Parts: sequence; structure tokens; C-alpha cells
Amino acid sequence: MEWEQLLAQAGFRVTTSRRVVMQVLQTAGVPLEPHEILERGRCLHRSLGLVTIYRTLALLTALDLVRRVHRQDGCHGYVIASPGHRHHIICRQCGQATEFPGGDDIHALIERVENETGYRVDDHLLQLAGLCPACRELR
Amino acid sequence: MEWEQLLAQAGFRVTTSRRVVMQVLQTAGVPLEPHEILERGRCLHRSLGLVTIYRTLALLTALDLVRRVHRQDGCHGYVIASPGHRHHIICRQCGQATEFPGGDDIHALIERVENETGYRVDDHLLQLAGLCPACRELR
DNA sequence: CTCACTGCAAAGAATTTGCACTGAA
DNA sequence: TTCAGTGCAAATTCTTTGCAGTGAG
Repeated sequence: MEWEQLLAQAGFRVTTSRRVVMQVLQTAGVPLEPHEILERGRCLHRSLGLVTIYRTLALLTALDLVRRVHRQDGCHGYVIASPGHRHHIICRQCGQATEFPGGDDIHALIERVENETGYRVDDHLLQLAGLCPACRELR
Repeated sequence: MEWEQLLAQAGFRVTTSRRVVMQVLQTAGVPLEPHEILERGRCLHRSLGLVTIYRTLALLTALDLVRRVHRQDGCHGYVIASPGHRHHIICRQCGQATEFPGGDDIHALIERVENETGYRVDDHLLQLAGLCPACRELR
């Protein structure tokens, strides 16, 4: 339950809505869009509103408790974040999102690009897509 | 002018609107959002409409003449694409976008992630952000 | 001459804001 | 008790669709 302490320490209140959003995301395992969070959250908290979800996601994202993931089509979903800078690989069949850590290979790549382009890189957006083990089974 | 031939070969017409959108993007060098393309395009083609820009971008993106780039905040812009699968590095100061090719390092990274996660990767979204050479000068 | 393409208006989504009420601390 | 947080309604964007007129081939 350490995220609750993190919230409190940062001066924010631990409310039912925030608990529900976190619980829904923790249970889901796949990236959810705001309206999907609403549907699932309503089961747990009748009066939950979409506006609150937007505001909650903005807060949780700012605190790095939740991460926003992109899709090529421009839609984005939200997933629970692990501590540290990580990236996601998303199954295009079932939507399952798995985090993986950045390794030396990313740094090597960034260094190469810095040399090739003359840029100084200070942020990166990396997301992979493919088939998860379970969906590969079904082929 | 080879993009015009590509359009024609694919059975699409080379119209003024499409020429204007391409020219604006080629001139810009930085990723532009639809409404920015409209503003600049109007200078060249008075009656240009936003709807046409959306439709044109969808077409050009499908033909891989233009690429969509993402920002963490969810906004996205469009830039001229070079042939082949490339990635972008975007200057957070001036917005300048530069393409760079994927090298062995990306394949190595993907292979590592496949081994670690069991996924079979078939697509990736990689975008870097930082300071371009010109903006670094000004520091 | 035809039909793909365009612009406009209007519909639909996605997201944000204003405001009075509610509940966590 | 107090003020951050909430829900609702309405305002903003952002993007897509329907349709009649226009122009590329």
C-alpha cells in the first residue's frame, strides 16, 4: 500500500476515488483508457465520475505511480508503473502490457544517435508491440 | 518530386491541396499539428480547409510519405518521412525533428527483450528528445 | 466527361473548466 | 471545521462524417 503513503506525503488526500482508480489499474494488467476505468470503477464505487478519473490520472501520472502508454493510432491508455524508468511491451492480440527495464543497449543506442546527429539526448519514448507468450501459444 | 509519382501510381490524384501539405511539411522541418499546417498552407492556397488536411495526412501517412510523431503529453505532429523505417529525435527547445536509422543496437535490444519477456516483437515506437546542436550552442 | 477530391456544416469524441457540494484529515 | 477533492453540466478541443459542388486525368 505504499502508494497511499506517497500520496499523503506529497500533501494529497487518499480518497475513495483514487483508491478505486489504483485498484482498477492494478487488477487490469492491460492499459486502460479513461472510460474503461470508469466502467470498471463504477462497480466498486457507484458515484465515480469521468472527470475525477481524468484528474486522478493526471495526478497519479505526475507522481509516476501510473504511466501513459501510446498507440500508433493516437489513443492512449494508462498502466500501473513500477519504480524506475521502464518501458512497455504491449501484446497486440490481448493488450497485455509488460514492463521491461532499460539496459546498456539503450544507452549504447542513445550514444550512437548522439554521435550521428549531434543532439544531446535527455529523454526517450520506447514502446514495443508484438505477441505475448500466451497469444503465441494459440497460433 | 517522386512522391507525386508514388501518389499517381497508387491511383490517387495529385491535387493542389496535397501539394500544399507536402510543401508545408517539407519546408517546416519540425513536426506540425494539423492546425499549424492549415495556417501555413492558407498562405499558399487560400481555400484550403482543415478537413482536407486531416484526410490528406491520413493518406500520406498510409503511403509512408509522412510520419506521425508523438509527445508525452499526447499531442502529435506530422513530419516528412525518409524512405525505410526510421525514428525521430526531437529538440525540446526548437522542435527540430531529425530522423535516424535503426541499427544493430535496436535489434539487439529487441532480442534481449524477447528473451526476457517471452514476447515476439513485431513493431516498435522509438522517439528521442533532447537538445539539437544549434540549441546546445546557445547554452 | 467522370469520379476522386474538396470545403462546409454539423456530428462525435476526447478532454477541460466552473461551481456548489462533500468528506478526509 | 476546513479546504482539497468530487460530480455534474457545459465549454473546449480535436477529429470524423454527410453531402453537394469542383477540378484532375
